[in-house]
Amino acid sequence: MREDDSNWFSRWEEELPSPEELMPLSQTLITPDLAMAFDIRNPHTSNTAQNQHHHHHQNQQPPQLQQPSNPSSLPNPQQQQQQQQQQQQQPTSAEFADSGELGSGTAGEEPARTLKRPRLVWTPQLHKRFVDAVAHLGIKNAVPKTIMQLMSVDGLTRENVASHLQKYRLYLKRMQGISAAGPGGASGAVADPATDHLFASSPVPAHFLHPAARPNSDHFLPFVPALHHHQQQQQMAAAAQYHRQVGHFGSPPNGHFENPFMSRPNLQRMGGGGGPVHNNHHPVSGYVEDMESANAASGGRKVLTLFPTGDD
DNA sequence: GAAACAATAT
DNA sequence: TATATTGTTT
Repeated sequence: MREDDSNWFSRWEEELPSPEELMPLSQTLITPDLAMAFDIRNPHTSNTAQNQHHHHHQNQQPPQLQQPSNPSSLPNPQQQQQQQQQQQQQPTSAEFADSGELGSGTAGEEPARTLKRPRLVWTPQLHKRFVDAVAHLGIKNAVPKTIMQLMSVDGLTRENVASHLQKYRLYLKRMQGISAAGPGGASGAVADPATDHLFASSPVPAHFLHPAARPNSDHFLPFVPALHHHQQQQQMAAAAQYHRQVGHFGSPPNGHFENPFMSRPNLQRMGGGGGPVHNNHHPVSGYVEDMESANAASGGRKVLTLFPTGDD
C-alpha cells in the first residue's frame, strides 16, 4: 500500500477538487459595514433561519451575516447549491460583526481599497487545520501560500498564514529544545501554557520535531475533507466573535494558484477587489471559540473569527 | 515581480 | 499577547 514518495503527488493531484467544486459556495466575508459601503444587500435576506439560538453571553451578538451577495459579482452558479444548503456546506466561513460603531461614520463611502480586515483569531480548530496542512505538505513544502491553499478556509490570506507560521516555527524550535533536554529538563525551557496555549491545543506531528527525520510518509493524501456525518451541524450559527472594530476589509492579495505540484489551476480568484473567495469543502460545525485570548489581547478591537471546518 | 522569511509594529 | 505590517532576501 505504500507507494513511493514520488507518487503521492500524482495521487494527490487526482484527489484535488475540481474547479467547480471549489467555486461553489461562497461565503463571504463582508462585514455589515462593508456591505453597507457597497450598498449590497441580500436578495433574500437570508439568514434568519439559521441561527437557532446561540446563547452567548456578553455582548452583542449581531445576527447578521450569512450569505451576502458578492459585490464583485462572483460568477456564482453556486446559488443553486445554496438552496439546499442544509446539510453540507459548511464552509468555513468567516464572519464578523461590527460592534456597531463604524469608524466615524461614514459608512457611506469608504474606499474599499483601504478597508482593512479585522484581526483574524486563530481558534484551535483553525490551528488544527493549519497543522494538518503543514503535516501533509511536509515541512519543506509548507510555505504560506501552499498551506493557505490546502487549508481552504475562506478569507484566510497568505499573510495570515505567514504570520502564524512564523510563530509556529518558533514554537517548534522551542519544543525541540525542550524535548532534547528532556522533560523535566533543567534547561529551563518549558512550554508555557500561557503562551503556547493555542499551539498546545494541537499535537505536533513527530516529524516536526525531527529536522532530518522523515519528510514525508506514505499516506500523503491531502487531508481532503472527509465529510463525516452530516448530522445537523447546520452551519455555524454565526459564532463569530469580535470586539470593537477597527477594521474594514479590503482586497486580499490572493490571486492565483501556482503550485509546483498542482497543475490544475482551480483556484478561484476573487473578483478583483473584493471578493475573497473560498474554496472549501468541509463540514463545519458551528462552534464558538474561546476567544479568551482574543478578548484579552484585543482589548477592545474587533476581531474576526474564521470558521474552519469542524473537523476536530 | 511574487513569495518566503525575518524583524518590527500595533 | 497575538496578529499585522514592513523590510529584506530569494
